Amino acid sequence: MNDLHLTNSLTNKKEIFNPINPEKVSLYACGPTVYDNPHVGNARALVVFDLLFRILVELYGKKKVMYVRNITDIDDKIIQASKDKKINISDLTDEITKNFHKDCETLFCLKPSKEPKATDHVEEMIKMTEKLINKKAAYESGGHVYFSVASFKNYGKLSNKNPGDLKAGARVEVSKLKKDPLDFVLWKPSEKSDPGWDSPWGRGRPGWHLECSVMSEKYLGINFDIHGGGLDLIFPHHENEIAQSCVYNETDKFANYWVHNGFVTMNKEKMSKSLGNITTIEDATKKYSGQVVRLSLLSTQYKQPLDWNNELLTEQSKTLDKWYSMYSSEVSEKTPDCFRELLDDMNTPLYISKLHELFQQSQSGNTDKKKEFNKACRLIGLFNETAEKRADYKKSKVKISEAKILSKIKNRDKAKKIGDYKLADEIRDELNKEGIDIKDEKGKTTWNYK
RNA sequence: GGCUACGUGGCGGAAUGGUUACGCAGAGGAUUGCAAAUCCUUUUAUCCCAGUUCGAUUCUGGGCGUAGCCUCCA
Repeated sequence: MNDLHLTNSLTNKKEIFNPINPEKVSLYACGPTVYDNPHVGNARALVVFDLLFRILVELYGKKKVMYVRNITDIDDKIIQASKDKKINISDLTDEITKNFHKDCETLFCLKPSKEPKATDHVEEMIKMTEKLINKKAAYESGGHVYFSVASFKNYGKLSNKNPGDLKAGARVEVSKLKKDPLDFVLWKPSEKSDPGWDSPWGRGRPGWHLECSVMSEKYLGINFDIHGGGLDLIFPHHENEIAQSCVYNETDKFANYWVHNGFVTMNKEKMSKSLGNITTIEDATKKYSGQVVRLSLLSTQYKQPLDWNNELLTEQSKTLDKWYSMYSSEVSEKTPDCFRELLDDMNTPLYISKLHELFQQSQSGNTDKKKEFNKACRLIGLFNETAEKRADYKKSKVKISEAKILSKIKNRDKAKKIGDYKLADEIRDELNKEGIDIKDEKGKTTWNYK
């Protein structure tokens, strides 16, 4: 497979990826709404689209790929969270954005080409709303502006829903201000105490979907290559984005490929804030390194559900330990053969199986394969820290001092020499409990952090 | 109710119209004072029923089951 293939949610089929312009390949991924610290579910989307970015860079070159990931920093959930936590909005969004960036670094995600904020684009959002009203695709009602879903004939195409079914099954309390229950808000009025911007419809704030329409167009153009996000964004977020943008630009072409990642689950149940079954990225990386978390997130193909549990993490941690014995700063220049597995709709499990193979070959002394192995690991964002630095991470988890370890080993050596194996084994057990592994090789004792 | 995805060995997880996935765990061996690590060898699988086919885990239909979306969510 020499061409990139991606499953396109628009057609539900695996398709060959053909960029509109190979000189400027465009990827837009929905970033976080900064009201609470990111969890492992958010991390999956982050890592999946980071991987896609890396693949595109490998194929087209770093300068020719434009990766935009937004930050939504105005939203009702943010307002609510600031009230609950009794801190002001910008302090909250700054703090969460900072934490988000820290998590991105921990997970070794590359920086996107652009990371626009919703609040920097309110003016454009107002303009888009005005134009939609002029086109009779939106209407004002009681200080709100609604998008009229009936104005877009393809509504429901992405999410495989037809408007008739949606109406029949509507479970939400429908605002009386709406002409049609499916209409969604473009602009809403703000209370005095809430953040707001002056607009033709009074002081207010934008609705949820508008920022992505505005920012994707501003940085990538009306028609761009790939739009990504979690599976749960298909409806209504992405559906509404398409409707707004297409009607606004009088086109039926918005993103050509829609890529959606599956959920992270806990006990087979979706990890989500409303269920409360979340693990934050920060918590996950307290126990396991960012690389282990990253490898775990890639251990399943991106569309499948991924159950988050200790067994998964310990297994991946073990794998990475093993692999690090073949860590090298010598990295081959050329793209490894197994890259083709990534081209097939990002088949990371198959790619990882090839890493095991390369590891095996490296270990048996094949230096070319070792260079290839190191290249292949880096390609998916592993081996970003040296073996020494990884050891430092493990060291930070251990309380016992190096001097104490060495003195214990000395005592053990003495015990071994006089044949007191009982004492020697006791000392080994003690060190084990402290998180130190002992190896007796060729008459010499070496130790390592677990 | 509508729509979508999924159901592979003890566990995780690929692939495939007929031939070894891979990893973890388990078993045996080498090694070791005993271990650990490593290496070698190795057991175990395609939800059920029908159809298409020389042949189906793979394709089609039906059933059962699980998860998700239809409301904020990555």
